[in-house]
Amino acid sequence: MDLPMTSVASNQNNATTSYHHGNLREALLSAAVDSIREQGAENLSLRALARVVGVSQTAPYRHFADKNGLLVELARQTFDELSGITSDCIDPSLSSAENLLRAGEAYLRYAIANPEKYRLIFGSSITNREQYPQLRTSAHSAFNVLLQLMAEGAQRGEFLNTEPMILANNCWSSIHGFALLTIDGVFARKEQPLGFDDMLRTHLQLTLRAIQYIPQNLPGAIPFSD
Amino acid sequence: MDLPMTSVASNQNNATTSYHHGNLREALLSAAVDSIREQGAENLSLRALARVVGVSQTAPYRHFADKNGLLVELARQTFDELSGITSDCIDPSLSSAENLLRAGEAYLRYAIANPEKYRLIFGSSITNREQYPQLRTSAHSAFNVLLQLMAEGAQRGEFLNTEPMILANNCWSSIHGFALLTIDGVFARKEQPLGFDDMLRTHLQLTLRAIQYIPQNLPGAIPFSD
DNA sequence: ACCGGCATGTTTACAGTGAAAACATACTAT
DNA sequence: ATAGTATGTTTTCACTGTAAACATGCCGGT
Repeated sequence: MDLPMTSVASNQNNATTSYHHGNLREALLSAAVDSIREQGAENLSLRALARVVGVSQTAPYRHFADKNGLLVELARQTFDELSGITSDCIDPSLSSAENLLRAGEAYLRYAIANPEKYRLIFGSSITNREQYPQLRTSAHSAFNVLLQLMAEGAQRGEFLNTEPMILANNCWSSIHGFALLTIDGVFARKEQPLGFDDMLRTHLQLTLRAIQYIPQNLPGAIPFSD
Repeated sequence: MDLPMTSVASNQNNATTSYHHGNLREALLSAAVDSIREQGAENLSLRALARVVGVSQTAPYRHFADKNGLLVELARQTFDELSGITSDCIDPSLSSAENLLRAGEAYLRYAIANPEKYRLIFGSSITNREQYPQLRTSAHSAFNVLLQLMAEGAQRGEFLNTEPMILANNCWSSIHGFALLTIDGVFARKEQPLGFDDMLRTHLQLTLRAIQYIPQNLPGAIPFSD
């Protein structure tokens, strides 16, 4: 689980130490994931990666234009993982509100379990994002899961009857902010009245509440109304 | 505006180039603000700062234990600026809801006008935060502005009758997330139905809506109800 | 079966960085 | 006046990203 064996044969399969690694690109990416998990993307060193993988210090440049290129590839993978995790939560037979809570929780748990990967996909460790259309595509399809959910909820009358983009921006801000404040340990530095799981679910409830359509004279639909 | 003259005499006052700079600490901080504004905190170089200020490359170490120490000082200043800006918005004669919208807008506008400073105070450019109690104090008092507002609003019956900390966590997440997504250019990369100012205010309205107590049978209190 | 080209690795080199250590200077308090 | 200390400088080390030139060996066409 911690050390995913690369599928293709590595250089240790044959007795003769082969000049060619055979799987360097994947090995570097895997080592990079470990490295940023432990020290963050800011401290990633291509030379250190090369050392770990057992290759000369400039070998990585045969597979990535530069350090930024490697980070972009990691970010792309991370966006795709987020897309998968959240869209797996969505069940059309459930209410949109329920789907939002489920997907939101999955998103937050992923972010918190992979703080450095989450930080990587936003923020400024990666530069010149506009030069990597694949990255934009992956990011876009992750956001689309949310956008679609908003459109559906608005159409069903569960959410406010507004542009789905507006609802999505709001939800995403709220969840993203919560993820980062958690990751950055800001909440942990204050005395919290709730345990973390309750805090997380309460936050999602409030996030939902911001965009939920409230039928008049139906107080039961309002959480926390007293 | 861009080049704040340091108040104490600089070395160019006397004809003789003085060995001692006289105001190096402040000059370094000022140069550092310019530097991170242009290139971000990740690319800050103490040596480059020293060059700009006209001093040897290790002179900064007489005033800051290391690069992290300088960043901590910048972060502390930034937290204090945020405290000032937001608490200036709060007028006890207004409703808590109104105060939240005002302070929230000021907070967001500051963050967006000073993206690199805002990024600095969160995130991982600064390491070993726990070793700097002053930083924690400044961060704490910035958060307290919000916390107090929540307590007041809850007491007045404007906000949900819950722990102020829970309300504050939610509001802060929402506003923080919006600030970062804006700064990181994520919103800008999508087609937005609203101009930025409207988008900002709409987001704050929804953020308020998440925690606002809604008196039953009073539909006018619900924004966006259709 | 050869062999030439190309993908993949290596060696070497350069310029930049944070930071420690030893040294120089000049302000300030006695 | 002078000693002590705060402030600056020089030198040095280990590290980084990455460019350039070179080596190796796999793979496909003859």
